[in-house]
Amino acid sequence: MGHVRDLPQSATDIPANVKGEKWAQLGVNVESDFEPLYVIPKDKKKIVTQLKEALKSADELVLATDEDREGESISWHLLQLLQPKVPVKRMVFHEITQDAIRKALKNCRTVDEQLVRAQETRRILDRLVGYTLSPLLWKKIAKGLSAGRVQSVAVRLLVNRERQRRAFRQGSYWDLKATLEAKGKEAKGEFEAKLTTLAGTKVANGSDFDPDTGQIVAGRNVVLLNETQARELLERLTGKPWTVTDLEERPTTRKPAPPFTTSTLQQESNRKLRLSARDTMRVAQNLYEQGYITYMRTDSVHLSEQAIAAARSCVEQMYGKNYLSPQPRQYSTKSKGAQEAHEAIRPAGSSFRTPKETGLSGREFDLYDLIWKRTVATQMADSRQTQVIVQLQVEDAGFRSSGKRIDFPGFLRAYVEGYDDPEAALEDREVILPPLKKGDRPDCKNLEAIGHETQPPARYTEASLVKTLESEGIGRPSTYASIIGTIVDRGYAQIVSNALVPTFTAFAVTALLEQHFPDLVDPSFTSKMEQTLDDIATGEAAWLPYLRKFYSGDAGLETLVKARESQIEANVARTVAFDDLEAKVRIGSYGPYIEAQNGSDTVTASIPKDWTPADLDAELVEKLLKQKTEGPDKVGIHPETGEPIYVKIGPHGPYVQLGEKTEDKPKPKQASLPKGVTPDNLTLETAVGLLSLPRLLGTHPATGGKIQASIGPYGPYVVHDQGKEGKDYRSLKVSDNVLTVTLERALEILAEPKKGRRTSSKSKSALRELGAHPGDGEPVNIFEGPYGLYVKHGKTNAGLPEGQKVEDMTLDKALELLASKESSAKKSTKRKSTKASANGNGTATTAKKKTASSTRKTTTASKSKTKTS
DNA sequence: CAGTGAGCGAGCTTCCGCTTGACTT
Repeated sequence: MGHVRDLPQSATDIPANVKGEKWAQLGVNVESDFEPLYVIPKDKKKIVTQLKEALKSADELVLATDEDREGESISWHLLQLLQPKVPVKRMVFHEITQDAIRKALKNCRTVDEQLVRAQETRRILDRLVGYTLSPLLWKKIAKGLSAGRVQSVAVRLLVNRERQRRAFRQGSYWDLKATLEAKGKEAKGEFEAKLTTLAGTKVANGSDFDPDTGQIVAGRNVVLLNETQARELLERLTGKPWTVTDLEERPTTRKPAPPFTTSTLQQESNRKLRLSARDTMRVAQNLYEQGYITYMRTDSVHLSEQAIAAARSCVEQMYGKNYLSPQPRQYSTKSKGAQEAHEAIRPAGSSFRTPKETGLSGREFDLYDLIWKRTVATQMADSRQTQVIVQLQVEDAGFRSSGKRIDFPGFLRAYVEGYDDPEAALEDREVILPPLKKGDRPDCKNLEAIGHETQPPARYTEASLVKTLESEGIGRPSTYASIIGTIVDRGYAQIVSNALVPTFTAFAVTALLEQHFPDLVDPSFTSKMEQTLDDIATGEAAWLPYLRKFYSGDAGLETLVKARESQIEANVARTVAFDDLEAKVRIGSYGPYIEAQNGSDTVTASIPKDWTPADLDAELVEKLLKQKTEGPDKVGIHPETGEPIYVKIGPHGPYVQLGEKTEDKPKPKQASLPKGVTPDNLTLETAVGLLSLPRLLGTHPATGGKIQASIGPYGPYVVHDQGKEGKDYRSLKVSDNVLTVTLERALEILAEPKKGRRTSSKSKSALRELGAHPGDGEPVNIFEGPYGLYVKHGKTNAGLPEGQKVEDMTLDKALELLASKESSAKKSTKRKSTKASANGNGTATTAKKKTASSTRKTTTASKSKTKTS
């Protein structure tokens, strides 16, 4: 059940008797030795009552929470709440096996008060940081924003990377690629080689460029080839003899990666299964609850003896003795601040079920498969490979060819770790070179000049952010997924095709924090704090002086925030300047907007809702401002109505408008530009076409219903009007053009099954078909959804009761479930509609239920949803 | 959907880290 007491989360949790106090909002009495105000959160009241009740008939209390700082604290809070009159023991165990628990019961101790103080200090410090900085942001930048020890560093990482990308200047270079053929008796076969040196000097490649200038790093002795030079060289080398000048074989071994922790599981799952950190945890939780895997929130790579034995037996059975590592492999945890309350994440039990044996499907199968493979691989032999490097010479040009031979795959048979960089994945591929030797004269079959451009540093993905945070010791296994949720929720980042893109707000907030609270947003802040907490836990440091110095001292946070509050000008804090833009971006109450001087006038223009700094360049700024000062661009005159057509950029991106807005015509016809059409490449024909949407394509041959094509909030679509049955919508594919799509093609698209928004492609088909519903003959099927198994009939879904197996379901049972659901359908529809209107736009992934239902609309929070869906 | 960027004021927002269950699809 986790923590059963905590500082009050919001104003409603603050007890009446302290509500008037200055420190009430903090929940920490900073005037009286930082005494924390603890309350039992609403959702924990029940468990506390139950525990109190249970204690009445008990003759002993055994506290068996996790053996880490937070776990120790939970035990202490329980003692405070329960006030037991019976003997109390504190027991700890890391494995749920009979042996381990027996042993733990025999070796109980008392609650470690110092460790508890360390946790309390951590808790109070986080509160002080978050609840003093956030209000400053509300006053200076925008309401509803937040800052914290963890999230602000995460946001700053994203912002810094985006700054690097903006500062990045592309460089280009050329080199040559040769396809050679060995012609020796034994050494037959083709291979490739790349130009590396010219007259003994290294030929420049990407790593020789300075990302900030796009030029070769000063002082580097390299030859930079442009296209002409590369082609000239190619001409000169063509037909000349090639010689192998050197050959090197380097044997290497690789060890399997350690078993999964929460962080590495999230990384791999994001890279290989494209699951978000949150989805990964949701699926892992399901696997854990069904007994397939061990606990999924852990920072330890430790495997129990039971696990090692099980993995080794798997290896032996499936791959044979050869593939077993000579000694059992035990990994030691190296990550900063690890507390190792649990084992690594692995298949549960003393013998591992193979993925196939589990009968799992969909994401659950995929994730279990990943965990199973990674665990089994840890007990497999090293992989042995030979790196082959061949140097070749033709005239004054040096070429290199590198190959790789896998002599023994070892653990690679079971598991290859994923990469953030897709090019790096190629490193694991075997590249076989013919058995060349020094002095060989291979034939050149083909010589090619190839142009390259340097790439800006990649944006963070969920995976790489979690990796960085973990390596800095920032955040805990239970929080990695929600950190991402928080920064997306607060409008600090958007997820665009797996990348985390910081928003204008993120830039403004980061700039403020960097300028005025540099220590707090430094990644090392957490590791320094952890050091002190460790000292508090061992008794080498005292908690009160630490908090006093941090908060109340001359250079303390309280003083600092107060001073800054009068110094910081909101207007400045709300402004984001970019080196390459003359105009400034300001964070307004309705979202970011551009502000520029036009003579003595100030011009402002909204930035479309889902745009980030990444989308904004000087040209676009110009366009947005011009629209304001000179009115929108005219595309042309509508051939039928004779009205002008304008192209404008509004809060939802570029669109066309027929005629002007006048008193008589307050709502002129408007239409969004679809993807791929920009104000620049827009033709009058396209504009007229867009304004004529929806377009009637014809009637459905089977039903006679109208079929239309148009563009909606989710892009271009076709719709089949089935009369009473409602309307059947399908999105058009990227290759389809909404203006030219034919009836025939529309019918084709409509014939495809509807893509479930939430179901993955693997689980969209029914797990089992139960037969036709006696009422209307429509099928009743079992599906697997994000909340478990359910039966579906038409639009009605009913969850299967817990423990109900798919194979034991009957049509009758399903009808019963559906009937009870249908009878309550009215009520739930009503509830749904009120909820939808309260929530406005159905905000994206939420970190907390509280924020999910709030009416706050951050300016940019809804984009990720739109883009990903 | 295709705007806005002023000002007032009551009441509120906000942190990190531990966790399951109530809800719906």
